[in-house]
This record gives sequence, C-alpha cells and structure tokens, in this order.
Amino acid sequence: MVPADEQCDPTELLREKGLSRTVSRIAVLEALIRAAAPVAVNDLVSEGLKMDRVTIYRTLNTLRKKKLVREIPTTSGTNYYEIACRHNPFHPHFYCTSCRSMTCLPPLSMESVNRWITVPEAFSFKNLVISLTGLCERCNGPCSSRRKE
Amino acid sequence: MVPADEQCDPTELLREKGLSRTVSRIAVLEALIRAAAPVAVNDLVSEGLKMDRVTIYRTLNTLRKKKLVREIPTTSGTNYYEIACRHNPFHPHFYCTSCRSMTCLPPLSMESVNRWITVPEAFSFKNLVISLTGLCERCNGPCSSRRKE
DNA sequence: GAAATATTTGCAAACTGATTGCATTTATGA
DNA sequence: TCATAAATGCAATCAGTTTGCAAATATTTC
Repeated sequence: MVPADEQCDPTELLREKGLSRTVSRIAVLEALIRAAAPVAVNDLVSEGLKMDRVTIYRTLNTLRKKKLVREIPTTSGTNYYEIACRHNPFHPHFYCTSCRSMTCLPPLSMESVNRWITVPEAFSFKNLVISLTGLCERCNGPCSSRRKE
Repeated sequence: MVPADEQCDPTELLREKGLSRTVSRIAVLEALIRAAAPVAVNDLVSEGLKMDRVTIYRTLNTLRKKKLVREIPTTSGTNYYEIACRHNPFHPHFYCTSCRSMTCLPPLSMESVNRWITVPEAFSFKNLVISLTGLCERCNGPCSSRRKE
C-alpha cells in the first residue's frame, strides 16, 4: 500500500499520537504498512504476528481511535484494516465476495467527495467508507471455481 | 424510506424476479418498504415478524441475490437491509456508532459516482456501498450519554 | 385428483469474528 | 525501590449468521 520509499515510521506515528511504543503496536503498524491492501485479523495472525488475537484486536482498536488505521467493514462480518498515514490517502476498496480479498482503488480527493455527499448539520461525522463488491480479477477469470455468489 | 404514494408492490417485485410469492418473502418486503431506513434482522424480529430468524436470513439472502434488497455492512458486524426498488434509488448511509441506527442520506446519481470511482476492467462489479459513521443527531446532542466511541 | 417431486420453513446446533474478565506481566513515575 | 498504571495472554462469553435435517407446504406429473 505505502511505497517503500515514503513509508510512515511506526515509532514516529505513535509518538505523534501520544501512544506508548509497545512491541505489539509497532508490530501491527509494520504489518499494515507492509500490506498491499487492507487485511483482516486472521491475515495478521497467519502472516506471523506472534501476539495473541485479543491483543491484535485491542491494538487495532486503540490505533483506530487515534486515526492511525482505518477500519473497513464487509458483509461477511469480518473487518479489514489499513494504515491511515498521510502517504496513504483515502480511497475506495473493492471486496471480492469469492476469495474475500480487498483491493485498493485509486484515491479520491476529499473535496470531490464533499461535493457529492452531505452530512446533516447536527451529526458528528467521523469516518467514510466506500466499498465496491463483486469478483476480483482472479475469481472472475474463466479458470476460477467461484465460491460465493 | 419509500413514500407511501409510490410504493413498490411486493407481489409485483417477486413476480418480476421470478420468485414464488411466499408469506415470508412478502412479509419481509413489506417490512422493508415500511421502514424509514435500513434495518437489521434484530429490528425485523422485534418489529413483530413472526417467522424464525433463520427464515429471515434466508429470505433476505434470496432477495439480495435477486437485487430486491441492498445489504449494508457495519463495523459492528451487523448487516442492515433496505428495499432496492426503483422508487428507492442508491444513496449513502450514516451509521451512528452510538445508538447503532442508520440514516439515509440524499441519493446519488450513478453517473456522478462513475465519474469518481473506477473499477478495474477484469473485475466483475456487483454492489456499491457508501457509508459514513459518527454520531447521529440525538447521540451528538448535549443531553446524550454516548455509548460508543 | 392423487402421487411424486421440489421448495420452504422451523428448530437445534455449529461457526465465526469480536469482546470481556481477570490474573500476570511489563512499563512508568514518584 | 516501591507504588501505580498500562498492556498482555488465556479462557470464557457474546452476537450475528449459517448449516443440517426433518417436517410442512407448494408444485408438477401422471
């Protein structure tokens, strides 16, 4: 997701947000920076993060509250997470309902978004999610045995 | 959601899609047409739908596959459903993370959406979801004891 | 109209993702 | 160094959703 030559530094990100630099937080941030697209907690575990799942959930929640990660819901019930540093601007995602992978789509400027979407005055806006679903390149191909509708 | 004077007719909708007109399907469609915003399965149950939860899930799934209902995910893990007849065009939603209610935002023309969001050629696009989260009017008010961050 | 077949439903159980309680460890501060 | 707070792991729990299967209902065929 974030090009190697302009990565956000986990230590620096945590410092900016006033969070202590624990092993777990740094590990999670590094994994997200490394990832090419949003990942689920299961992905982080199978990718080799040695900490407990619960710690991953708790870590992601604190990072989310501090706006260091974005949380993307899916109809499958699994949430996906991606790094939200300034080198990874807001963008829509494509969720493949067959292989359950997420793909990042080209970024969208917030000005253009605001031009189309209006939040009522009295509401307090926190986050925006734009998700497309369907079949990804692989699963849509002729040689694929699709798993889900 | 759908103004009373231009409602879609459940029986007609089912016929158009080649689905048999079972009691459950009609009841679910009627409930969704009646609803002012997307509802969760729990809402349908407590609203008085007498059928089993499982039947509601199964019914919603067949309706979704036939594009008669839209499924909207939330980070809480609960999916919400709304009627997708032509009198209820596509629109973003606001999800209140405190009271967990959904509000419909003004509709968005698909042309304007397509102008901003591009799906890669090889992908097969099925659905679009645009969700905003935060606190709704009530929960954002000064007299509210907020429940969630 | 009756028998054969397919579809739909309800109930119980299972499954999955996520959260909570609590004791233990680790960090932070006086 | 002691006291306090924060973070972690483990077990248990919870919530939403799905699955298996038998009973009920609808549909088709003769």
